[in-house]
Amino acid sequence: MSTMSLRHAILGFLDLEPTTGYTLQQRFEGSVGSFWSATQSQIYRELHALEQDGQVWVQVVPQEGKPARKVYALTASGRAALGRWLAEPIGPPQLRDPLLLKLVFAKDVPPAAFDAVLARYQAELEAMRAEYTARLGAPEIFALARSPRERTLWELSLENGLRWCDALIGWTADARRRLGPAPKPRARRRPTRA
Amino acid sequence: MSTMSLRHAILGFLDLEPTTGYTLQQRFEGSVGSFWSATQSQIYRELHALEQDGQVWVQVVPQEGKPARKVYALTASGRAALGRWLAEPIGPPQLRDPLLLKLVFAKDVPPAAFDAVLARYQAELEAMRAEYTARLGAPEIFALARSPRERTLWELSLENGLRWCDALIGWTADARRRLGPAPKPRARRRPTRA
DNA sequence: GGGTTCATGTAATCGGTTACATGATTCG
DNA sequence: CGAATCATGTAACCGATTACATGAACCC
Repeated sequence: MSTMSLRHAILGFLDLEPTTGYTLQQRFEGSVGSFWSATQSQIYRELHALEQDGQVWVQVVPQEGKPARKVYALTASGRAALGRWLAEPIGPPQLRDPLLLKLVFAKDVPPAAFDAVLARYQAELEAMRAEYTARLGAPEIFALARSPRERTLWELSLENGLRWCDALIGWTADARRRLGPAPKPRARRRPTRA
Repeated sequence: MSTMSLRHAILGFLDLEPTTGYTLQQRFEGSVGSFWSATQSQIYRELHALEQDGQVWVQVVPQEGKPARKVYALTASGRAALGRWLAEPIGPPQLRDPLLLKLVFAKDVPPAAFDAVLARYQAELEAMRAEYTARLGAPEIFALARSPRERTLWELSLENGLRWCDALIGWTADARRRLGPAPKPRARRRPTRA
């Protein structure tokens, strides 16, 4: 009962503005995509289910050439369900990182090989981090906020990602240090920035 | 191809010591459970699949009263697969926290109600954190390590959880501060520790 | 007598991913 | 001419969760 996140995310988007499945997908990619992805199939399936449960209703707008736009909007029951979900308590997410699994069983992997795994992991985390900072620095995203509170909420969601990246990057650096070998002593390019 | 984590975790455990599905489940709960859980059904299913793929083999030990113990051990091919997986590069896990979803849509939730959600979230994170520190402080867990390197690996896996908790706790505290209200101004008990 | 441990499994369901299928329009 | 955009969907599969089923032995 406390799960069904996708379903409620859809309700959340439709509460802001009624739209089609197609545009819902764009919304996911563009706004919450970094921490909650959803595929086409998932969205259409869920919309059908929501309709059958009476939480959304559809207005079909025929078009020439293209398939008809099916514009979904919340019903009273849907809006109520959203409100309930939002105020419901929730536990922390469970950490589920395959890297940790490797780590635990890595005792016989040659240190250099495992350091390579960690190095790549770290690099990708840094790329993610850069994306979060870029987003936080882009004022056009927040311009759409309809209240200071909403703006704060959006900022916080990105800062969550940032902190998470920072924590993992710090951990990885520590892990590499403690598991050595000193990574490629013939460092030519630039000294790794802390 | 780079996924199949459960499968490889099982190979990892069987590499340490051949054993039954039942005890595998205990191992999961007792050691990697905090970042990778697995259910009975999953384990038995995967063992059957692994057997059919020739990565493990079974020695059936009949018992009186109880169902026969089926002791699984790695084959050469299984050991090779484990080795390959361990050295394979891996990307960062994706952050997927339902709380962030709520956050993004929470603009109309009464601040006090939403603060309650965050407060509870924070409390559970702190409980998790306490568990990690407890484990790190328990020397008996690490006594089983067969080399200093293995010990370091195990420590690191727990420290990962710790850092993760710290990051999220810090974020939550910040979020509550910025979303107000000043939580229950009639603070009777103790001043909230920073 | 009732709960826990040991030990095996099956079935149903759910949430998510990948791939397939169609078809007009618009832009480079 | 080909790719991207708009717009709908289906089917197959995978990994994980929950519930169901059996049954002896041991401990309180």
